[in-house]
Amino acid sequence: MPRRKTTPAVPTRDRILEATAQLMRRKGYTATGLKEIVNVSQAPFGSVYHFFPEGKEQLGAEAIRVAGRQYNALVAGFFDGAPDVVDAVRDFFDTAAEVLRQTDYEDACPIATVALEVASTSETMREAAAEAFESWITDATRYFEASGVGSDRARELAVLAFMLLEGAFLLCRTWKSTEPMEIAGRFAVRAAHDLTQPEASSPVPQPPRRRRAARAAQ
Amino acid sequence: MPRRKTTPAVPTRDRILEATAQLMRRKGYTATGLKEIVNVSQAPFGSVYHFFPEGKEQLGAEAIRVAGRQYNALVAGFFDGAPDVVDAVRDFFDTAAEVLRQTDYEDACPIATVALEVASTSETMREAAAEAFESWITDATRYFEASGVGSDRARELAVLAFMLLEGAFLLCRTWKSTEPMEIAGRFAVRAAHDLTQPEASSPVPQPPRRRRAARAAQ
DNA sequence: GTCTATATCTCGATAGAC
DNA sequence: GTCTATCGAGATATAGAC
Repeated sequence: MPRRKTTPAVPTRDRILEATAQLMRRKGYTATGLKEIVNVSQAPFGSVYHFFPEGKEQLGAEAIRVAGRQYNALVAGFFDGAPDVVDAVRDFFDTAAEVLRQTDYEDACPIATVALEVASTSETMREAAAEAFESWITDATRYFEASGVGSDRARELAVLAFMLLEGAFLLCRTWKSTEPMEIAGRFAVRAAHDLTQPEASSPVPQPPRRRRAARAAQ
Repeated sequence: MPRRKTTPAVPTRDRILEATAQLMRRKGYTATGLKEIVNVSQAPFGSVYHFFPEGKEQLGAEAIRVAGRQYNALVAGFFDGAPDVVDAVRDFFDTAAEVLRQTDYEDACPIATVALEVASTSETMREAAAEAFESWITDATRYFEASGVGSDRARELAVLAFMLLEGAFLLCRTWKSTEPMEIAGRFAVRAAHDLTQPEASSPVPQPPRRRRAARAAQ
């Protein structure tokens, strides 16, 4: 029985953005070609310039914003409803390590590679990355504040966790090892612990906790 | 008076490598063209393939090794002869922030951008980056060990400092602000202090120390 | 809005005179 | 070893039928 070509569930524009974000995550901005993007997204070439008339740079900036929002949602998934923020932090780093292993060290930060590439060459894209990072850190700051950490220290802790995560992503991908992520996670957990439970007299090492139910991959 | 064309002080091969390393540091691997490299290095185009017969990938890998060795020397400059390692760590992060400001956030890690770009696309270059990072961390580990920190903890501290530095580089370049580097430096100093002077009863915050004489830019 | 064909440019790489 | 000319492939971008 002949089947009519159906309307795709995901609109063309969204498929293009999704493919762009995925490819930029793995290879960066410059190495990601428009031809490859239309191949992966199963979109007609002309649609790229229909939806993004300013070309590759506009598409790249939009893809950064999309990836940024997705990561906001991911972060929220770890913190919302977690027993406490320290558990959420531990869980987040553990899962990041697991995703690295499962994807052969391809899926790390969706923005970092591009951010470094364009920091000195495209103000448009640099600003998109800057806003995405700011949004992640602002969200994390609120979660720490909600646990009773003062505003200034909460933001410092969020920035610290971000830097540890990104530094670990770089070293894990380069070494093809998750050991750096484990070290980063331990320090992030310790810092979060020290700020959220300053009264604890004896910092007894916590046994590893069982993780919550599976969630969307990072 | 007619002047004879003089032999350049720096050999062609070295000029090519230097230009490649500099351009890759600012824009990454893919965005750095061979034409641009020969322009900057004032070298004939054919010399690139004379000295690097396997082409751009070989040149990129060599440039990573060169940049890696330069950074080894830079690290040594901070630790050798420093009053103690905690001062060296503080000094290093302070100087990194200063270099970022002075170069309008162009000169950060000479390898990180390329490492992320090629982690999933060029095993040759990934390995070069992995060895460079390993060398930096091995050196730092030795400095911490020399201050009495046990081997395992010394290496953990070196990895931690590396990740903080790299995470800060990313955020500083993207935000065009050195605030993240200052936060990273404070945590790195605290971690180094806690491990090298565990007996200190009251961790009184140290006043900022005067920096040692100027040294080569990072 | 969708899609194909193609224009134009720049890339990495090569050949060969000197 | 130096340098120029040029190749073929790939890139981004555009034109225009449907």
